[in-house]
This record gives sequence, structure tokens and C-alpha cells, in this order.
Amino acid sequence: MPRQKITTPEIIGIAINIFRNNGYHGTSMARLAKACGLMKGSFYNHFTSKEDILLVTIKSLNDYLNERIFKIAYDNELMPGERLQKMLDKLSHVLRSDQGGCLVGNMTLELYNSSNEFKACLEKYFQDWLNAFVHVFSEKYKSKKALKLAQLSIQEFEGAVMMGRIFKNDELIKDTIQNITARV
Amino acid sequence: MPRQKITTPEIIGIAINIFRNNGYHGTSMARLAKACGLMKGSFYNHFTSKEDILLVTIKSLNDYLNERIFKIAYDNELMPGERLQKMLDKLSHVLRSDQGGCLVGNMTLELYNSSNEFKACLEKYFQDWLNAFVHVFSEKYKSKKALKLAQLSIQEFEGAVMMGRIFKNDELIKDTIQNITARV
DNA sequence: GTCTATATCAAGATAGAC
DNA sequence: GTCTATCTTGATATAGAC
Repeated sequence: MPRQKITTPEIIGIAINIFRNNGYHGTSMARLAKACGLMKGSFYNHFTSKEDILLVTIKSLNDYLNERIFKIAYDNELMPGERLQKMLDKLSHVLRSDQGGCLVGNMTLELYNSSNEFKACLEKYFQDWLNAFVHVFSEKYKSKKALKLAQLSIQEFEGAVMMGRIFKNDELIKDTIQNITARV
Repeated sequence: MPRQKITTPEIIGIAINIFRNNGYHGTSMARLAKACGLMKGSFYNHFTSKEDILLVTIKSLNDYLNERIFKIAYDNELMPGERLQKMLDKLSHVLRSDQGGCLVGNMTLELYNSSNEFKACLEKYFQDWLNAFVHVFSEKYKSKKALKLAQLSIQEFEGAVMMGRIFKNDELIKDTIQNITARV
């Protein structure tokens, strides 16, 4: 057996960037493989299919955000406004427009109608995000209003990341974060 | 010659809906053809290629919005706030989330890095939108601030349309419109 | 202008050697 | 675990009859 060239987690990190910049159908197995220094046939030792790669990749990103960012929503040592600010700052680094923006947002528009497994995976990602924001807004608002503000904030943030590709203006994401944090 | 089954403008109307619901790569020529009651070979009498169909479709939507919606920005018989409100109401009907949202927003995420011709086409669409909104905000704000608010408003609106697919909540687009119109 | 082939090609996936 | 080679499919596009 030849030595292992790359680990599955390393592949996932590369796949995130290629998928979010080029879309699902715009990314071929050959292209993914080349970026990993492999031949496309070798990919099937790590994943069962192309669809599997994307699903694993999204779940991995989902886990990362839960552990590193959304957890902050429940940190009682910080004020609600500080939690929101900290989460949004971190999100703006992970979901940078000039790096292709939000993988899951992009995939939602491309694949939402394609399969129930994708749909469930995409919805879980946004549900976890929503839960975190609702928790923070709940400290100041009643549950119905908190839900509405959380949805509105995610909408605005995703819009900023998405349109950042067209309007090359770094200030806009900052303004969006400011508008959101001003609510709590 | 058999009689003409469908006109090119009719095809464009159908193509908009299929593309925005299923994405560019997720839409095959056969599927487009079937929806038009044609065989896929017949499509090449109307368009030179699949890429051509999308470009013509986007340009057609662009023209429609310019003539029917963005024109309102320059209607001196209405107050600036009324113009903004009227445009946003009309946009929310044309770009409904439950109909696949904004074709051009969706295509931006899928195809922005694929070809310069697409990129130019997508950018023109948003530029025309931006010009209209900047014009309205300019009645109350200085040019730099007007530009910023126009970009922010488009971001928020696109975000609302996009996330409307995930959060099935009709109130959110209304809240977004209210936030935008409150600025002028 | 539409149809029925068909050419062509790209891409996902598999088999078997090393 | 990776490679080369190959299978198979689905999709764009073309040719030519009606």
C-alpha cells in the first residue's frame, strides 16, 4: 500500500472552498481530486459519491459553526449584545464573500428542489443558526418577536454575504452587523 | 412547414421559472423543451445554445424590471417614499420565494465564476437596480450615503427572497420592505 | 418550425493492478 | 490508499426528413 497522501478532513476543507466558489454542478470530481493531489478514482476510498462529499462537507461545516460560533449564544459570561457581536464577527470571517461566501446559502439556491436529503441537511444548518440567534434575542424580547428578529438577522447577513460578490464593498457587511447588533 | 407551437417570448417566460427553481446546471434542454411542448432539437431554432437561453432570459427580465419597476424611481409625481414602496411591492411579486425567488440572484451564486459574459450580464442587472434605488435615496441623502443605503437595501431584499425558501414566513419580506422604506 | 435520429463529449462511478 | 483504464450515462448540440 502506498502512503496516504491526504486525510478525509483535509479533503473536506478543500472541498468547501471549491464547492462554494463554483457550485455543486460546476465542480467535477476531477477538479476536486486535482486540488487534493489525487486521481478522481481515489476519491471513492474517502466518499461513496459526489453527493456524499457535499453532504459530509455541509455537515462538517455545520458542526464547526455549532462548536466554534453558535455556542457563544449560550455563554452567560457575556452580555447578549456581546454574544451577537462576537458571533457575527466570526461568521463574517468564515463566510467571506471573496472566498465564495456561504457554502450552504449557495447550495440552497442550487439544490433545494433536487433531493430531500439535501433539503434536510440545508434546513438543519439554518435551524441551528436560528436557534442560537433566537436564544440571544429571547433575553430582550418575547419568543415571537425574538424568532422574527433572528430570522430577519440571518436574512440580512446572508444577503450581505451574497451581494458582497457583486458590490465589492467591505463596509456593507459591517453596516449589516451594526444594524443587527443594534437590536439587542 | 408545421405551424409554430410557441413563440420565443413565451419560451422565455417558461425558462425563467424553470431556471430559477432548478438552477442552470439542474435544468436540461430536454426539460425546458418538454415544458414548452417541444422536442429538445427544436430549441435550436429559437436559441443558439443553452448558455444563450439563459443570457437572453436574464436580459429579458432585466428589461422587464427596467420598464415596469425601476422606471418608478424617476416618477416625479410620487414622493420618494412612495416610489420606493411601490417598487418594493412590485419586486416582491415578481421575485416570490415560493416561485424560486430571484433568477439573477440564484444564477449569481451558481455561475459568477464561470464566464465573463455571465458575469457582465449579472452585474448589469444589479447595476440597473442599484441606479434606481440610488436615485431615490439621493433625494434625502448625499451621494455617498445614498449609494450605501441603496446597496444595503438590495442586499436585505435579496436576502429576504433567498431565505424565504427556508423560513416559510410571509411577514419577513414585509418587515424587510418596511425597514427599507423607513430610511427615506 | 418541428421532428427523429445521431454524433460527441464530459463526468460520475467501477475494476483490478500495485 | 492510489493508480490506470474502462464502463456507463446523461446532456449538449447537429443533420436531415417532413
